Amino acid sequence: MRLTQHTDYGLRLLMYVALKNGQRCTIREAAESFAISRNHLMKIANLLQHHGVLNATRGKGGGLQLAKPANTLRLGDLVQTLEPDMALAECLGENNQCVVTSQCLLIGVLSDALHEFLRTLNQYTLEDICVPKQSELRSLLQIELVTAE
Amino acid sequence: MRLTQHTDYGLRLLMYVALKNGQRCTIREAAESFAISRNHLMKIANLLQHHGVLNATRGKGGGLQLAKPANTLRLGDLVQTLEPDMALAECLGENNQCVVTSQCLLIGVLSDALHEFLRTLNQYTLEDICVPKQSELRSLLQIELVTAE
DNA sequence: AAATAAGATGCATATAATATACATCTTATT
DNA sequence: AATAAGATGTATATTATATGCATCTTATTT
Repeated sequence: MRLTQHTDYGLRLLMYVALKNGQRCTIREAAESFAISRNHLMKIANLLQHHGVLNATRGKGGGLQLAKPANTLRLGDLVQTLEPDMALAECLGENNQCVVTSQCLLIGVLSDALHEFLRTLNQYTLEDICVPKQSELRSLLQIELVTAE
Repeated sequence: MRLTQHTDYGLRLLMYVALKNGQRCTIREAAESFAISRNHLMKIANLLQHHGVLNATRGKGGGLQLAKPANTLRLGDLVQTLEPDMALAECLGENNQCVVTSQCLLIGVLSDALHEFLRTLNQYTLEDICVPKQSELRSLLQIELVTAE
């Protein structure tokens, strides 16, 4: 049972953007900081854009920003947005062929567990996983905030 | 986020064996009832054998039985036994390369959610998902118990 | 002993999901 | 016009998973 790297990278990107404290950041710079594929991050950024989590602006001086305050972005919701398929087993997805489906009690149990998983994640926001360690994280990611003059 | 079919099939096999009420069953018959790959089920049965969940006996008249009472087999434990990899993300597995690991607060959050997932599953046993609907399930699986004379 | 019926095991292959790369396009700024 | 950013579609690579095949071992029955 794994989340896709897609989801993992998506969360990292959001942490990166959040740590920029409202200053725009480019996908390239985030990809380089995490040493991960820029092309891959591009599609993730795009998906998050379409889901209203990120604002992306093209062109020179463009880049990414959070579309909402970090303390309103709940991790369970973000995982659901990023993850392409949350059907834990055949019986919870499409094209279910299992012969016992109509009477199966496992289905409810799995739904229940998945629900608890997401509920637990939703107890945390993007802010919760960034702010308490923001200076340490910025240092690891080599993020330097431009101070206003 | 999906469990492997391996895990799914493993749980189905255990339900099948449990519904046989202590009577031996062959892997072939379970595979045919669920219309799934016999070879695949073979390996799953073998794994469950090695983990002390199933008893398997070879030779004519052989087959599978539960190694423990169904009400002692908790679903969370079974999923952990069957699933090859429970590392939700790179940071929770081996070969983690993520640069923020040392300070990352997401790791704890993910562990927490995984823990709640398994805790929820462990509130149910194999008995819980078989007994309440046993006659309906036997009928769907074409299991006919041999009555003692 | 031979035949048969079961599981055990190792290897090979197929499939599908995921990740990555590449090329080109669009948008915005300078 | 040049440049710097994201957007998008297609192709390819990689990996995990599932499946199939062949052979071996064990146990029972005849």
